[in-house]
Amino acid sequence: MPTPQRTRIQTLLTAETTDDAPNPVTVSGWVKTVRSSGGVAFVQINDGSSLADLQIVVDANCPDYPLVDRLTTGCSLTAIGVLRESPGRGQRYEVAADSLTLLGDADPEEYPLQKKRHTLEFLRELAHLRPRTNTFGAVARVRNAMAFGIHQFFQQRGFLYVQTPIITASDAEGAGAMFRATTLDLNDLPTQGGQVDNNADFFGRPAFLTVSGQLEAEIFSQAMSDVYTFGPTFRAENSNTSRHLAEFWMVEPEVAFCDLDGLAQLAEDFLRSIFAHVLDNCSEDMAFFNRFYDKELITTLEDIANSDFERMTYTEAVNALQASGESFEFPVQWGSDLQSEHERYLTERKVGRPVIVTDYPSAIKAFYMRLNSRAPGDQGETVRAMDVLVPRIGEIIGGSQREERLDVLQTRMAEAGLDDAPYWWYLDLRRYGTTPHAGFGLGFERTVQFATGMQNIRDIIAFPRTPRSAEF
RNA sequence: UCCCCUGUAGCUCAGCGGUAGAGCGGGCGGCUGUUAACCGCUAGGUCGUAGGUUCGAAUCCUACCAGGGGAGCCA
Repeated sequence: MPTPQRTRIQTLLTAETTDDAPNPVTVSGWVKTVRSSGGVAFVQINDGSSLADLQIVVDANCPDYPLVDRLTTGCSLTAIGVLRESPGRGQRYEVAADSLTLLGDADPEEYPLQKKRHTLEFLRELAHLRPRTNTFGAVARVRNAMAFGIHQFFQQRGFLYVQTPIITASDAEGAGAMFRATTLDLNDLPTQGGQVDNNADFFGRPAFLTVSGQLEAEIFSQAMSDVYTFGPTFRAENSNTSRHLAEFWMVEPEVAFCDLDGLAQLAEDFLRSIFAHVLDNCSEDMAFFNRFYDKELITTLEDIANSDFERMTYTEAVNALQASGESFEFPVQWGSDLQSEHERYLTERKVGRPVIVTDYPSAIKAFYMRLNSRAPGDQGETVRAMDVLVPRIGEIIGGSQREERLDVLQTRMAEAGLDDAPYWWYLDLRRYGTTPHAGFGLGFERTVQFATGMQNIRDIIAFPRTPRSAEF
């Protein structure tokens, strides 16, 4: 006789009536906690399908009742029984067990997860077990929903999902230090004239892990019009903060026939859409985060989903900061980049919701950003760049309208000290049928971090990679 | 990479120059419906590592390692 198919706990807990469940019903999961009181035991199990556990009631009439003594936090089991209204408080339904099968035990003297709160720092050392906790289960479900919501947003707007390469030979994309990808024996490097012979490496040249799919996404935008990427990105920066990872996921739309205003509107629609999506689809998990991590979380996200973002130019931002009367650690002056404290003042104190800052000085931005025509009275050259700033996290999106004019782009590259030869294909896009186009990069983990109220980005990705840390 | 804080029982922490503690978790026992269950008993620690100061160091000093917060870099 085949094993009866199990019913997911989430399905049972959201059933209209007990009649909607199979009778008998089979449930499986991992034990969260066991309580026993004389002749009856209560076993709470979770299978990851919902935040809430299912209570299995095992009384002395059940032939497997003696098994209860061996049930401890962490062990896995299957129960077959009847779904019924629970007379106890704390849950609507429970399953009265007719049979119980212990699938795998978990020695309580060794199993590190206890039926009590653990610190996030401790759980970070147990990345293989932490998905079994309420918090990390909720993060996993919200992260999943947001990834789906992102695809849904772009697909509904006709964007093409493109997969850009992880390995790249461009070593100067301008977005930070890169990891080297090589098959050379580092203990015995082939040399040529006293230098490492890169010709002997796998690709016959130095290769790296990508820091952005932007340049390749631009190629497809110049054929398919509206495209986006969603994939892993690698930065070898020695960043030790609650907002940085060496390996993270980035969403990068690239839109042809679009200027910065269109891009800013896209970014705003996009963020509002995915926050609305997570509120609509993860209400149980979001209530959990709201209760235990950030009491204002749901209100904040609802506000964002329902109100326009503030827009200001860099010059306006500088003026506002200088007029704020705040004493900043770093002085605010036109031409220097906005510091974290400045960004946080703008989004948290001055505006109180997301802010899109545009038109930064060209000197502090990348070569590929479109140069503005300089008007009389301007304090310097600016480019059509934008950053979307949100409370608590700071920069969540960075983007720009791209420089589509070949001569201007070449001048900018020369000014940046870049050899344009390796970029021949990028320049070809400006030679043949160039278009005004724009794109941005969204840090996926930062977005999930913001949506959940979690303080540390290392708790947003399942297996965080940070300096000196790559366990699991 | 820089600045600050913290490493004591499985976990969370107290102790801050004079024989190492609590709560939770674990073990054993009790309790016929529990909800971080409850009640009783009990085991459990080279006080991050290595030096130094001292009659004596978990406690003071130095270095290193690890974790956290902030900054820079950015998403």
